[in-house]
Amino acid sequence: MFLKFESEVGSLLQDAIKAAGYEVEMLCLETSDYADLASSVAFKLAPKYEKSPKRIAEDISRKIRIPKKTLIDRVEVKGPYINFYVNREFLNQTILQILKEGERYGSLPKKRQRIILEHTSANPTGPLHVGRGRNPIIGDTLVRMLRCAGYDVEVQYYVNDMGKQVAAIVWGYDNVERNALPKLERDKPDHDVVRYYRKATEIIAERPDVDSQIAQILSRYELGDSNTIERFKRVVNKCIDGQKRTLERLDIAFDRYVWESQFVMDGSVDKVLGKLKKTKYIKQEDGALVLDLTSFGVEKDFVLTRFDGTTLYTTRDIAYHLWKFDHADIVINVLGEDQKLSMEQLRCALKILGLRKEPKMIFYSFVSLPEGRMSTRKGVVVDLDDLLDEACERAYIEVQKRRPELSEKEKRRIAEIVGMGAVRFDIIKVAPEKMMTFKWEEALDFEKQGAPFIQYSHARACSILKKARKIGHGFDSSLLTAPEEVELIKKMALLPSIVDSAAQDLKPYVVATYARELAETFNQFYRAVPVLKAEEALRDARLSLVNCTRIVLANVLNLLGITAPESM
RNA sequence: GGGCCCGUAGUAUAGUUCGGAUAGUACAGGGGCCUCCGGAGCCCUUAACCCGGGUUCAAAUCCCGGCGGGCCCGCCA
Repeated sequence: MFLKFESEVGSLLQDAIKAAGYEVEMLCLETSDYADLASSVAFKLAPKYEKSPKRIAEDISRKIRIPKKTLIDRVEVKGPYINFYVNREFLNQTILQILKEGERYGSLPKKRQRIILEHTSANPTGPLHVGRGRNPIIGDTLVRMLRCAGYDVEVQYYVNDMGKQVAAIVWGYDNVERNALPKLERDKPDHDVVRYYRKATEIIAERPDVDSQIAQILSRYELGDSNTIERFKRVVNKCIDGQKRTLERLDIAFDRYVWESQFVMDGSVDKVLGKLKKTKYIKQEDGALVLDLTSFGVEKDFVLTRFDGTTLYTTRDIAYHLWKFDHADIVINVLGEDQKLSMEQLRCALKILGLRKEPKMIFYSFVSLPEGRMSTRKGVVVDLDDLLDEACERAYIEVQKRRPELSEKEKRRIAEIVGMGAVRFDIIKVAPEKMMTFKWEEALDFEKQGAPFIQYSHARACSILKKARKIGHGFDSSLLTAPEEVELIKKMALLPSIVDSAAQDLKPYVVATYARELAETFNQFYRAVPVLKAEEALRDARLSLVNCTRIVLANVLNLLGITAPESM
């Protein structure tokens, strides 16, 4: 409804500007504290027409004729600003729309554009850790938003199975005695794998000969030796299975796992190299093949192959990206900030190969420990599994405090919902490029206004509706005139435009901010206005409003990948 | 040394794309609220744009120069 209001205001203002004898491209419309929509267009016109912004705003507003059938209530000029306000019809329509669309409310029309979004793509060397923990959460939230905004999205995890790291683990399985390994910390396959990885790196540091053994294993793999392939698959799958289990708790899943090796084995990496070799950008250096990208403003050469002709990670990534663009209109990657340079090089290589489109990148800063960066290899990590467990434990304590009468099973269920929600929200609410330092107390502080606050508001709405038992069908939404009621409706009307801008700008945290604001607005309403005790007609109208809020809160939480509990 | 990113109350953040109204919010601190349908709540209150120049009627926002932190800088992924 807000999008419709915005377009009505847009054309009305456009016409008025013309009628007043001005010309301008940007209408400078924005939401503001002073109005439902405000335009600062008068400022833009002032220098050109050499009049004061205030006079221009007055000129324009005199030409504004609000049509009969509209969502606009009135227009006010405040100094240089032109302010627009919604009318009763807008509010009534919003309520009806939410009730009609239900869980679809907020979704935008299908766009018929296909997106491949890649996220997480962690090295298959061990369990996911908190350092890169933002990746799956940012990625998954984006996927949910983009789908809601009408895109057809496929989510992919790119499996880096061709690295030396994986070869080192394969070597470890053959050469390390089981009893030489540290105790298995958690009964999950990824935690088993990482023990071999760490032990193998330890041994490599002491015995230089092992390095060449690992190189041999890797080269047998590249050549397609079937026995070696089996062993790689076993190790990598073990690792991925473990990671999948972790992500399941956060309600994160992938549509497709794309193995890096497939592009080497099917010859597409060779094809890419062949094409690049024919371009003027290619150079040989000590047998290695490099791309000179200075003409693209990238100072660092892109190393495509080693001296022995074997390919490197980013080279294979070119083939993967060509494949992605064959299957999608838009390609989005969620990556750590350490990938910036190589992604810039990749972008150039794709251009050289004649590709018109380029992938969109979301870079996030690592979550570091107070003492420094996390590392799987060194074992300096906080495992995501541990964080999730701890979140759940702390949530359980809170549930126990508030709802001791519930069954143990129910308390555990709620604790899981609250714990996972808190983790997701805590990560998504911050812009990806901001640095985060991980501290247990802060990450798991439920006192802050986070996911539990929003979940609680939803549970409350459900509770009221449950107590009311039946909701009158023939309610009159015009009765909802208290300021808290009007604010709540206006807030809910914003959801589609929030989804639109979040998807447009790939900014998942705007949804998080909106969710918190909506919950807050509902709490204010709840505090100020009685529902169940109101007289009948008003009661029905307010119950419908509560029902709308329940729907919108649930939809927003779903967008964030957070469960909306009916009680907690 | 070079490149990219970040710097907003005690702490954590929004606003920066595209310069406009009183810089929004949370936690912590101070003070209130059970006439209430769930107090994981509501209402007050204290407190901030890293520094220095410049552009502009107007700068947290744009430009230049510093300072502090993060990431990256050819055969790792």
